[in-house]
Amino acid sequence: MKLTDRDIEILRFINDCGYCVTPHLTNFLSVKRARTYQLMRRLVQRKFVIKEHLLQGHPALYYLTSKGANFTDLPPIEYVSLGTYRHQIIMINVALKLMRVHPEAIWISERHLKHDKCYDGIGKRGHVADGLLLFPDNRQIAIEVELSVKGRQRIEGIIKSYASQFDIKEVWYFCSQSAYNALSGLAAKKTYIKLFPIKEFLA
DNA sequence: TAATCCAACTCTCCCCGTGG
DNA sequence: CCACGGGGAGAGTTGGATTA
Repeated sequence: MKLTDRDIEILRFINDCGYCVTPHLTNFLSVKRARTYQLMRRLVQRKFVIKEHLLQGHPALYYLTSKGANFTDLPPIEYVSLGTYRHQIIMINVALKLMRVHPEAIWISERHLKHDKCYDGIGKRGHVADGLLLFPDNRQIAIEVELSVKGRQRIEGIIKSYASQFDIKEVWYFCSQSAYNALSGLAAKKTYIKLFPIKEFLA
């Protein structure tokens, strides 16, 4: 079978995320639910994509085979971590929303950031953002999704590391209520940090 | 004429009221 | 307290119409 441009776009999207679920793809492709299932079945049958029902009552999730990953810039994921499942799902919702609101910007996923960092051998900074928005004027905005309150020190460390990076102009935190409360004091002092409640992204 | 779209359908789980 | 079951919600499927 011949892969269409859109097929490759799908493969890239999935592998940028690592894995994603059906509603993500429906949103990404701007098609109806039923159509998503059709498109994905083709890719699964041809062994480009693996479909898995991880959790009862949740949408199926998709990730690439190495055959599928050949069409992307990244290797396929090795496994799906349950510990980060919720974070991952919400992260992708945030990413999809940001891509819609800022179509002029380029979305760079955490997997890409990590990959590039390895590639360039830049390993200086320990922390990699959940995503990065790159605007045409070269303005860079780091995106973080915080569902639980990490240690305050850890957060401050992360924020400090951002402060020392010239190319990152702002950090947008998408937070749960508790994380919002914990971070609001910190964010008030730093103008380049913005907080957003995450309510609308909970699926 | 193959790809695409979409309404309407099935399936399954879960919530919650009722009756033993 | 538990067993049953109606109803609702959401995931996934199907087939016929439409489009390119």
